Amino acid sequence: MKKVGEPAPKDRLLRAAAALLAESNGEPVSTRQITEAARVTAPTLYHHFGDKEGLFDAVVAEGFSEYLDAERGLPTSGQPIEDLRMHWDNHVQFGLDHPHLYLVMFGNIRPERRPSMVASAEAFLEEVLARAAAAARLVVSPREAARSMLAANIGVTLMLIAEPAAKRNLELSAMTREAVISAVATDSEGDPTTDTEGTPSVVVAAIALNAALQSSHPDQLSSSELKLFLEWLQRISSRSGS
Amino acid sequence: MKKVGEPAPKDRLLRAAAALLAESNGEPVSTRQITEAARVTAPTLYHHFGDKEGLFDAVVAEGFSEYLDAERGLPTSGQPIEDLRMHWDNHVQFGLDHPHLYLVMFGNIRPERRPSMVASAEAFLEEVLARAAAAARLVVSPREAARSMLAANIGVTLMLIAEPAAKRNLELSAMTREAVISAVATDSEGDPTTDTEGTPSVVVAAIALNAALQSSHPDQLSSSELKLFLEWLQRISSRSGS
DNA sequence: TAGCACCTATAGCACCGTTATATGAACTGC
DNA sequence: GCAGTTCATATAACGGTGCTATAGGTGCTA
Repeated sequence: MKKVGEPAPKDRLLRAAAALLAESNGEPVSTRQITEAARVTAPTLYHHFGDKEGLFDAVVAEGFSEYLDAERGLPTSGQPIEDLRMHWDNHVQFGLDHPHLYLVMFGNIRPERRPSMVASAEAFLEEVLARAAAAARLVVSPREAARSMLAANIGVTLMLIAEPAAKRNLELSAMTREAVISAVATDSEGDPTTDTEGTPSVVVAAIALNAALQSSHPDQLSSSELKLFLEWLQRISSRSGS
Repeated sequence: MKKVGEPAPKDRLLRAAAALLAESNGEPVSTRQITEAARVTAPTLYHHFGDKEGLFDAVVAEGFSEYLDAERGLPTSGQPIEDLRMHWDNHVQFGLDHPHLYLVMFGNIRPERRPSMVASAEAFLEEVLARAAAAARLVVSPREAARSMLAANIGVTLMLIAEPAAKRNLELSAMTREAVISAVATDSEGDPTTDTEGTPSVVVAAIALNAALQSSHPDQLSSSELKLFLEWLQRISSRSGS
């Protein structure tokens, strides 16, 4: 019978640690800060988590389960390739939403002590890819495809986190995503801008056009028109809305 | 007039720090260990580097310059795409050779304090890609291509470092490398988004996007925006020469 | 009420990064 | 040659850190 307004010390420790880690910009957080914020003394921490590292591991584990829940919560569109895009974007978004947590989860992996949850993330992505494979859309094994996609996804997210939020260019994500997907999956019959149902992929075509416009500006559009045009193009190719 | 057998304390500190960081498997290394290994007392460290972090930054900076030297030392084969593969593989190899250093260099980047050397690495890769662009083998701008390639390269290397050396599968690297390269560059002839000169064809890409939009309307644009967008697209597609 | 887990607090240890102060060494101008 | 200056190193200590030996509640079962 707990009072509702007052979570147990263990929970308060977890929350305090998570909050302090998220605020304090990557600088180390002391156990004293945490225990004070949780209104608890030192031995309580060590009773519940054994270690400072144990507490942080618990925070990371919670982060992973939040991430995996979000991934599993995504709908299945019936178009496997489209699902891949969705999961990729969701991964990036999670990283941008929880940058410090993400750095510990995916950027800091020590060889031997690697969180097993990364393997879960990989396994889940593999499931999504297995659906693509079932639709005969994969040109490599789901396992290899999952590893490659996850690696690229992490690299892109780390790079986006590393640069100031203001000048973040999400097209890096869209572009790399399409690169990996098109290497791993086949766009049905031959046409690189068309997917299974024969419906042309707007995103792929938009990215191609955007790329082409980088090196050669059309003279049919005024510079102000071009500016707006490129903005829309960006919007289409990053599919952040939806 | 230095004795040859005895490097200056500053150098000894640097070497000791680098060695201890490399050995001690990612666990924190104390200033006392370092100063003891360098046969030096604490104030010497602070005189030369100001800070523990300053010392570690110096180690990282040395790592970066070693990396960049290796990159710049690679020969130019005359085949830009082949060069890209070589630089990619060299990056991965550097990460596997100095895993802990690599983690600090590329896996640990804090947004504000990001080492400027990462930008140098990016800039160098951009130079290599500029050569590919000059050979009319690029379908996106060198800058975007460099960012995408570097991001994927880092992601793959981190993933390889994270798994036990025994079961490392380098094919993950090769596969992802080819994915990114083929999305960024064209294998000489035959690419539908590339015209004879090898420069990306805005017209072809615009036509493809136009076609794609016929059957699937993006929800990122309002209907009035879409109308104008399609009109401009038409104008670009019907371009005569150039 | 007694016993028994469980959880929490007091007080302190050993270590850490860091520095105020002092000492030595090497070069300068005279 | 020697005072003055500057650079490089050492002694000793301070406050903060992760952690724990020990002891004190607290609620449960008997």
